[in-house]
Amino acid sequence: MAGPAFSNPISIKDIAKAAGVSHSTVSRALADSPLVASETKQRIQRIAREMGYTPSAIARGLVTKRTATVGLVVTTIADPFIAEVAQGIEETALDNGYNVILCNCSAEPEREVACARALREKRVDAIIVTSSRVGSLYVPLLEELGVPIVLINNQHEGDYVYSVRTDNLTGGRLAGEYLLSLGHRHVAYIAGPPGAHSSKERLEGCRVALREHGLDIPDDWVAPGDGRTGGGQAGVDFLLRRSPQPTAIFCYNDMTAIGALQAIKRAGLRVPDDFSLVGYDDIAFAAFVDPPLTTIAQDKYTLGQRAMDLALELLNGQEEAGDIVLTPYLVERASCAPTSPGVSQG
Amino acid sequence: MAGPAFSNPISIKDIAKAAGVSHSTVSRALADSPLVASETKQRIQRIAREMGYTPSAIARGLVTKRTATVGLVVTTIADPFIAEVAQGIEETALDNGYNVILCNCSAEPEREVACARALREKRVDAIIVTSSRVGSLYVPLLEELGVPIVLINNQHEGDYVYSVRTDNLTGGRLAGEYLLSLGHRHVAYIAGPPGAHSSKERLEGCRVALREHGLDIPDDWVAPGDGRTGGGQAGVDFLLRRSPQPTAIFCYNDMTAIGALQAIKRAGLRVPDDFSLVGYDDIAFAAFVDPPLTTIAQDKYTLGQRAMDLALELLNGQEEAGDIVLTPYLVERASCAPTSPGVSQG
DNA sequence: TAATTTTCTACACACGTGTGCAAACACCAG
DNA sequence: CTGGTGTTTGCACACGTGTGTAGAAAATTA
Repeated sequence: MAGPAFSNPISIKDIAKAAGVSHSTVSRALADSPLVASETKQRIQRIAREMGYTPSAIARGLVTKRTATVGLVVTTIADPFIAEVAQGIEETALDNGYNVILCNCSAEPEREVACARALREKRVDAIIVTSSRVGSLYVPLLEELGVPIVLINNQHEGDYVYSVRTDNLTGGRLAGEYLLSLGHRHVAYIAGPPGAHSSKERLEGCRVALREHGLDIPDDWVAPGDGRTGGGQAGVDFLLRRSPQPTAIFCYNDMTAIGALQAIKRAGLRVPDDFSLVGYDDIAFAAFVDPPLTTIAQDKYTLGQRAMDLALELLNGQEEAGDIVLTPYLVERASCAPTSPGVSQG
Repeated sequence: MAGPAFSNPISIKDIAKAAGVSHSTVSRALADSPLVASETKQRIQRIAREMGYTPSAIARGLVTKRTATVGLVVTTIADPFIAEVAQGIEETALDNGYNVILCNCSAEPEREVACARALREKRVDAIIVTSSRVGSLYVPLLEELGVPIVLINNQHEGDYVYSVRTDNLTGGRLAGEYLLSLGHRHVAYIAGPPGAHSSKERLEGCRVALREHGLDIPDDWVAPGDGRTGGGQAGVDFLLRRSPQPTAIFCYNDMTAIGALQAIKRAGLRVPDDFSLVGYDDIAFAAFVDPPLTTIAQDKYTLGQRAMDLALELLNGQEEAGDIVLTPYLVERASCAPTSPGVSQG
């Protein structure tokens, strides 16, 4: 019937009345100010505890102009890569007394605008954007807010914009060198979402490694993709229609590789016997597909952690490091095999 | 060097000065109040737009006592099940002008307390808790806040507590009936985290189905687990030491099933030839393991959506539905097979 | 004891927004 | 021209917290 009686939370005025002092004395006592006699301080703190006082962050934020809140903009939290990054951000934030407002922008323009406006209204202290999409329109929108923005795995020129990323060129190179070491000379690539800079960089890194051995990835072995399993499946279909066919496929990310893996099996072929497969990201599930996926790992938790650290530094006025670059590394599992015994690499 | 000059956002007072009216008129004009002449209203709205005005949600929250923010408490956002639920919550929240503060409690008591305090201080309008753990201490803590609490997949008696869940008994029953229909008479169970009510219910549902056919799951075929892949692996090791051995294994969730699948393969056995495997949840990756996992699906996005809807209803004073129950359903893939041709089910 | 310093507390205002109430204004009928 | 009605606007206060400053009380010194 009638809802529960939601009583108003008690304020410092209530405490002041109970203690027989003014609210400003209570405010100072709770902030442990030296301007309050220590016995008065202790008495007030005791009363506050007894009354179950919880300070109002919104009232405090109104005067301090700090909300101890950061906004996290993602395309979707259901992406396991992003989720791990988000965890790094959230835990680091909490350790430093900050909270995270999650904004799922779904890469839809209207929703991006709604997110941007919400974060502006909430007066977040900083914004962290994790997005596979590039050129989204919310970055300029958010820059108007005049608040530091940290981008993860994305490069964008702008005044308030800082970034944390892993070196895609090195990542692609690692994949290429590994496949070369197994004797592969025919390497294909399944790309990420169209326009994604990271996808181009990973491809380029791989090509650099191949070129050092006089090889390359021809353009018709670069399959379009979308960074998801569907893209991997379509990518394999694309590559199976090519002739000659590659012996190894480097995928934009693990989701793509998992889709590719499935498509290869459906075609009656096997990994790593018919195709060697290299993923990217090292999401948790990469170890649980069959065969377990060899992949270029990004330190996802650290990515989030460093982004939050950078945001905190910016908030404290220190702005030494503007562009943090982490190094990816190879995680060898079972989705790659040597081409055939005795093949030279030279 | 010197950081960018972060200018203060403009307020209605600034607009008032520019328009030559009082700030209260501006406030009313922007709220489209009938108390303001329409031409004045339009002029003020135009000036506000030109000056790039963004209202301060914290100042508004101070007076309205509404923050348009809900707290989401999870054990970890890196769990794909929880991530999908979170997406349902977040998108529904945004559609209704609400934002979500994410709290990763990691099931650690200190962090739970930190989360609870942060949400209280931030004066969230409601709290949604998604937690596989039961009996966590933050629920009573948060109830002190005097704010509606919605629990997902968890039952808890309390004044302000409402819940949205899927019917675990039916889910377990579906798994049992399906395995029976394939001729299985020897069914084992790998449990979730110790103490998880949902795990007991799923087991009980399965047992109910079996008992209708004069069968049961003996206690020594109930392997302890943890709701993660490690638990599934340990569960299989546990079951392989039993004699006689089951022909089918029902798992607390998909993560457990995926771990179980891996352990079965490592033992040189095959799914579904040697063991039929049924998971629970239908996370996205269930379709991508080999063989694709037959599982009892929960509508994760809907779970989050309904939880947010319920929270909104409670905030609007309507509190009709207190306990929303969704019905799970079977998703048949390839991890189950008939025991042997001609085996009767009776 | 009086003057001076030190210690402590209360008053007042600020932050940005919302709102009850009164005042000012315009309009119309008597 | 006056009184009444309706429309529009401004004043003042509120929300909960933080802080500069003045002033009272206590402690110290002359």
